[in-house]
Amino acid sequence: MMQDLIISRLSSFPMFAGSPVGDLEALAAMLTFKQYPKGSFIISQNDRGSTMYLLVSGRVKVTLASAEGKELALNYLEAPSHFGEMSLVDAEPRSADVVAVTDVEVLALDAKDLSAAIEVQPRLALTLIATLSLRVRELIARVEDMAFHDAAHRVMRVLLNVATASYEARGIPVVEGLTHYEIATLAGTSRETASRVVSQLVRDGLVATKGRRIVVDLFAMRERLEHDV
Amino acid sequence: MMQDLIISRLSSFPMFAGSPVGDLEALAAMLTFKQYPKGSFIISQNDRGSTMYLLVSGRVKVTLASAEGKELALNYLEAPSHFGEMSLVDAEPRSADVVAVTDVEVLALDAKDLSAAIEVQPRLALTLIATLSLRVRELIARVEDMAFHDAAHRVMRVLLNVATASYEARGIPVVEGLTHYEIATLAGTSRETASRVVSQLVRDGLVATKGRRIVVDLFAMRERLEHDV
DNA sequence: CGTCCAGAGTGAACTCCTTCATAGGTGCCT
DNA sequence: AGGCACCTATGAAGGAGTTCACTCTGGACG
Repeated sequence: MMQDLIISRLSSFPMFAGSPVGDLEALAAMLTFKQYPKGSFIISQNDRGSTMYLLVSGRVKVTLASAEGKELALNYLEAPSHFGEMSLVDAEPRSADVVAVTDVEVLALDAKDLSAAIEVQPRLALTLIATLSLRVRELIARVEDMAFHDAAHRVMRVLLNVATASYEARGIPVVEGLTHYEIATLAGTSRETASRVVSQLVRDGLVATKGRRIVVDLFAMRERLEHDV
Repeated sequence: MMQDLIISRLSSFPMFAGSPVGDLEALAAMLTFKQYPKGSFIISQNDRGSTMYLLVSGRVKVTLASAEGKELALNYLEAPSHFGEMSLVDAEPRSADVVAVTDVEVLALDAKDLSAAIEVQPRLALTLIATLSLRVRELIARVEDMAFHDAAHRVMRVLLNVATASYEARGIPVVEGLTHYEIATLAGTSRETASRVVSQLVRDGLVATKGRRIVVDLFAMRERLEHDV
């Protein structure tokens, strides 16, 4: 039955793990299970929705699109995480697109149920504050990079971040599943520049490419990012 | 007595206005009143403090400094507002400097008292979420500007934002008290470029300068920002 | 009311990055 | 396997912005 499905998915979120079954049931009643096929827009910039999404499975990207068709990626998210929480509290239009990169399953929570949800699970409020804080920190780091560092530096930082996450998850410091175009959108530069930077890094021995996989020397990369400022 | 002073300052914050006196007293007991002279650092990047500040009077700027001495301003804040709230929840180092632009008075709340404060005043949690959401939106707009728009566009946006705030507060769409250098740090460009843009805007009739004051034609400026993308 | 200095204006050189163009690679799909 | 769509590589030209160098100006303060 649907409620049971929702409850089982809920418990995979750290913030709900270990909650009494009664609480989960109360929460589940407020949530709607939804599926989105690869490539579809879950949220569009300037929408006026007030729904927050818990990402249950799959991968989404949070991106900005310019009037001339340029794209800037803010983030790639994987389950378990959540997005769209800003509209729970203020009534502003959505500030970015969220696109399903793979097929995606989500649980949707509407703003009108937020206070009730927080009463059931106060940790939710702190989780939201913590997530938003993290977003602010990441964005500040991003702005800092755009203002102070050149394109090569930003591309290196993207490679380092992705490879570090991969290393922590699977023990291999590799960048895969990202095209040069996607790396460029994450670094805020052009595809060609990203390509040139990767080529140069191979020549410098900081990364090695195996087909479309980029293996990163985490230590050397960190060293370089710290030193040449 | 100090507690009474704190309580009277507290009530100027919208989030506490109308709270029972008992609640304010409980909150006041957790807060410390502090003063900072013009020019002093209230928060420094990479600090490990876990204090949030309620800005009671004065003006602060939130800025980033690069290794080469370049500066990027994230925000100018005036009372009543607050800053440093991110460190209440995560244990990360401070991600920016906060500098007193005028003499400043603040009330400090330490992280260890946060849960208690939220129990006394649950609206505090929602206020924090709302503030952080606003910050995220502003930062996204910033990143978008840096990625998609040229320096002239960003300078115009700064002028428009400042003049609009001035118009709403005092009925005059004017930029004053900001040097070209400060405008440049807000726009993420060099002093020279900001200066050239202002000169050009005067020639184009979008702004008029009276000594060191810049009077902005809000309508024309908005028009221009929307159109030439 | 003159002096002095932070701030403002502007040309010129140079740098980095985008954009355009074109060739070569990779891997998936039937 | 073959083919096709997408991805990668790299040169060359051009533009936007920084940096440097210098001059001019507003207004604070003695």
